[in-house]
Order: sequence, then C-alpha cells, then structure tokens
Amino acid sequence: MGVTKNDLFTKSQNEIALAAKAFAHPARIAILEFLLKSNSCINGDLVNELGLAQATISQHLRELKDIGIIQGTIEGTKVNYCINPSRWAEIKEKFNNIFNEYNSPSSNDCC
Amino acid sequence: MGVTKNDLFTKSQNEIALAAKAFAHPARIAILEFLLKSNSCINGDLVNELGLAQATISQHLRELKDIGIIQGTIEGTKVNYCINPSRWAEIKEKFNNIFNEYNSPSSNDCC
DNA sequence: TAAATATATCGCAATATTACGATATATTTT
DNA sequence: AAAATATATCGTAATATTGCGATATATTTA
Repeated sequence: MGVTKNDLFTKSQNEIALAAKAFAHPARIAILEFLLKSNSCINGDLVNELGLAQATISQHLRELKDIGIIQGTIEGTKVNYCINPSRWAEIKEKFNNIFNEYNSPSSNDCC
Repeated sequence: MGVTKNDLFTKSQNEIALAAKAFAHPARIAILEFLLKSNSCINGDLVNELGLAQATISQHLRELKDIGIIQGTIEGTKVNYCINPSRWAEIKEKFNNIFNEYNSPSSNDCC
C-alpha cells in the first residue's frame, strides 16, 4: 500500500499527473515565476529570493529538471537554469486539451 | 521538517499549487476525464472504471471536492458528482495565465 | 422493519515528499 | 596550491499521500 498504481492508468494520464507535479508545490511555482520574469537564473538567486535552504532549492530544481520543464547549463562554477521551450509547450498543450474539453453549462447546477 | 513552508510564498502561489494537486495523481486525472465525457457520475461508476477500491475512490473524490473542482449532490443513496463550472474556469485561467506568460525563444538554447 | 444499496470515514501500513545540515565536487580566483 | 564560490548529493527527520479493509451512516426496497 501507499504506492500509486500507475499500471491502472493510461500513459497519457500518468504523463499529465507527472507534469502537474511541477506546479503542485508553491516553491516550484515561485521558481517558475521567477524564471518567467528573469528568463534565466542560478540556484543562488533563488536561495535569496525564496528563503529556503540551498539544498532544498537544489532539490526542487532537480525535480523540475526531471520533469523536463526546465533545463540547466553549466557556466563555470554556476548552473544557469531556464525554461525548456519545447517541453513547456508540450505541457501547456496537455493542460489546454483537458481544460478545453469541458463545455460549461449555462447553469451552475450541473448535478 | 517535512512540512511545506506556505508562509514563504504568496497567496497566489499557494493557490496555484493547491489547484495543481487536483491533476497531480493519475487516478484524479482519470476521474476528471471520466466526468468530462459522461458529464456526471457516481462513486460506483468510478470503482468499476478505474479498478481501485471504493474507499480509495471516495478519498480522491473528497480531495477533488476540497479543491473545489468537482461538486456532489445527494440523490437517494447515491451521490452525483460533476465538474464545478465556475471553479473549473477559475483554475483554467490561473494555468493559462502562467502558460501564456512565457514567450518561447526562436532557439531551444535559452541558457 | 429487515435487507439491500451506496457512500463516507476510521485506522493502519507503506511509500512519497519536503526540508536542511553536512559534505562532496568542480571551477575560478588569489 | 590554497581559498573562495557555487551547486549537487547524502543522510536523516518530519509530514503528506496513497491504498484499502473494516465499519459507520443513510436511503431505498422488499
């Protein structure tokens, strides 16, 4: 028990759930929002900005990188992080597909 | 340790993270997708459809209801669940705002 | 009213996530 | 080469999530 039964669900369902995890923690939202306005940043920028420990920020960055929504390039002793354009577009489309599949009824009393 | 430091983040960041949790598990994606195509359903429908135990489905439904993305109305011994139109629109907009805030560069090498 | 039907909640076990200090690694500067 | 700088990883503790059997609750049917 306690382990998600991924085999019960479709590949698509598992993929969307994985992508959603990028947004499922406020620290990761903060990181993504920071990247949206600054285009790119390093771990240290985020430590100053968010007030979480360096190890914690590094861990969140790794999760975002594992999901693929950000990428990092080494520049000397620093690592420059930015959004991964193609993966961003892919995730955006997945969510749009779900959101647009719903046709809101005229009344709020749908059930 | 181990507890999310919500006080470090903005109300908006915490709200988006909360909404994202609706999508962060394949069973909840499956439930939402089932509701999108069938308009409304009861707990029992989902137990047959997904292959998870009744208690587990009930738990996921409660989470979705707590987030507000679905609503349930009692009908005899059954509870009819459906998507909450206004909340759906609200969450859709939150995500669209983030997704549209990003202007993809011409090249994939942004950093 | 007893049985059937449907859902919610409780309690527990297992796994996952969050957070961070300590430490390892790797590059640049002095 | 030593010191400084920046990040990643390890190990650990605490909390959260997932899943389900058992049970409670509530309505409908026989």
